[in-house]
Amino acid sequence: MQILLLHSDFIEYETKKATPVAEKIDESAHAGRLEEALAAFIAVEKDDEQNTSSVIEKATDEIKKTLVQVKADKVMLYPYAHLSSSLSSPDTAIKVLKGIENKLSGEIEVMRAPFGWYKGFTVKCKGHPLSELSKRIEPDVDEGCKISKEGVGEDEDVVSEALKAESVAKSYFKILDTDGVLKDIDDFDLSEHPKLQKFVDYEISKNRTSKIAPPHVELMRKLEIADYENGSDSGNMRFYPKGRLIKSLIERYVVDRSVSEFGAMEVETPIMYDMNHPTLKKYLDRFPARQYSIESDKRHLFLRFAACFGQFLMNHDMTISYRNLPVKMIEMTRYSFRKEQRGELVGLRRLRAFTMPDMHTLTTDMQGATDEFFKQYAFCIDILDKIGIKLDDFEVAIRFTKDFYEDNKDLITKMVKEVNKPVLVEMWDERFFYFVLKFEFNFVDMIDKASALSTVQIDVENAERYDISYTDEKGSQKRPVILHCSPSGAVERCIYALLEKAADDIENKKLPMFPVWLSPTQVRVIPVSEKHKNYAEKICSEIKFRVDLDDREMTLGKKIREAGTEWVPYVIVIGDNELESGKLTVSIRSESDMKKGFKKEMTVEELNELIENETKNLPYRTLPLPKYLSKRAKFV
RNA sequence: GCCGUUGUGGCUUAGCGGUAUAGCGGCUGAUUCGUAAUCAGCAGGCCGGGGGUUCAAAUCCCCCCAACGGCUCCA
Repeated sequence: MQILLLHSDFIEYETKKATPVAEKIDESAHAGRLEEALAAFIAVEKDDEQNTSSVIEKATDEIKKTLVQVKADKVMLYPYAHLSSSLSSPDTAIKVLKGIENKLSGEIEVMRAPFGWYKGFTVKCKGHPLSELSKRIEPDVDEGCKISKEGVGEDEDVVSEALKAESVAKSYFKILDTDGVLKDIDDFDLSEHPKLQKFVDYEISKNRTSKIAPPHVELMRKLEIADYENGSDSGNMRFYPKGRLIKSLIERYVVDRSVSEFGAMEVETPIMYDMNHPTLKKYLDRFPARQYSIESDKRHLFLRFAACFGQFLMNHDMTISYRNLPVKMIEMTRYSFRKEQRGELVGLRRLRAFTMPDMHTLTTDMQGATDEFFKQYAFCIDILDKIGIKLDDFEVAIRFTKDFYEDNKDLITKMVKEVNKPVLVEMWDERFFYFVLKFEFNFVDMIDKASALSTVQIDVENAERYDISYTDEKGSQKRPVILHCSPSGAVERCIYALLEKAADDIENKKLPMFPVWLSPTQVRVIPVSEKHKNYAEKICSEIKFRVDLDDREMTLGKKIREAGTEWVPYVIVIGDNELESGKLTVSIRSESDMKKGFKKEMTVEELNELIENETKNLPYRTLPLPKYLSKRAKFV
């Protein structure tokens, strides 16, 4: 119960109109007035229904107590719904109000304004310190009279058929050794492969206890890459300039290589779709993800969780000849949305809005699809390698249906040979999903959690569903077999992997760093004192990469230290020595250790050439921050 | 989503019923310096948000939000 007590010179009311819940009243109760009275505005609440006598008791006591304090002897009980957003039923409210009225009426003068009527009132509040009080009164609750909350209008989650299927899908886990032999996990010695062991544990044993938070969360903030955004939904991150740069380089890199090496065509498709579109509705049911949904005027829209819809709808309208195959399209989806469960979200590992390259390949038949599948498998390995995630850093999982395996043992064997290390295999008796074969590369992080990066799937359902066809050499319409490929996996997740790797380096007393092409600052120039600044400027202008100048008034030691904490790969100090020699003293991070920096003397040309070699054939963007450190605001 | 833990200036944190601690960062001044933290002063807080209990709440209670861990799941 909410109760507002006003000590008044007078209070008066007059009924205007009955509402449907109005109580029946005598003619005399349509208006009322009390002089020198306590006005008690009361809202009876849902919780009060659990024990009305207790609330009546407590409210009466509270009113009596206040009457004594303000030295008044009259009370106007006034039902006032606006004090609460969780009102009781009208019946309860009337019962409680009458109860209070009865209890008080023996001792003092009480008037009660009728319940359920529109009323006008006038009150003249006295305004002394005790004249305005508001209280919340809660009923005492016995266990016996608590209202059960179970079964009271709970919203049922809309769960896709795929999610349901997944919980019943029966599968077998095996290890495929480098000779292409399937072995039971218990029969395979995993001790030589600790990371695979961890991945297997993660997938099967479900033993996932961890005491610490993943280290990349602190790093992503400290390095001003990304951060949580409280103003949005969980799992929707903000990216600071350095983070945007890294993302943007990886995005460009993956798309450019897919286009130039694979002949993919870059496209752009909408991020939201009509939930009631007949084709999409069926597909939603086959994809194990939860969606964000938006009501917009008449339509019920959902946010895409990949680029499949857009590209398939495009494929549907295309005229495709067998001569065109394989046809490939790629989109860097910024964003793909998946409304993952709250407890599954962590840092950059798992998001609700993420950036993912999504490439689809239409192939003639299963033969064409398997040929292409292997090419994309090898492509994914190389893509991750350049980003800085090496073959040793991830574990391979291959999943297929039993039938597919029987028909394609050679392909599977070739895949293990390619990575030359044992892989985890999952085999289904029946096909539950839209694919017959998929692989993923799983990164195992510092706290032994695995998450998927690159993946390719062979889809045997969606050509039919979206009515995608091509004309074969005899002029008849055929269904292509479709491949889904994310060459790098989510870009945010690549950054997460790089940061977790860096955290691993720190633990092993190695200096952490990004690949040079992804380092926000590639070269930092530090003048020893004011008088070296002009020369430092000149050096800056001759360096062809992302270079900045630490022009702040700080000691040299501190500037060096800060360049280190920002993981700058090349640091140049400019002082009298350099002015005289015309050479540069360059600290090279990749060759330094925690104890001491590795310094090398070289010319500007030599430095340019060095970095040129390290970053050739990789995208380049200019420095995303002011060149002068004195001009830089702090984000974190 | 469910269960548990946590939430104090921009960051890291002390306090855990009675005047909000300190360090870093910021600003001002001094210092012009050779490879991982120069010195001094100043400013900065609705103690995650809302409600309640109390003479008094950062501190106790309830609700909400967020982060972390577990269940679950994936790019």
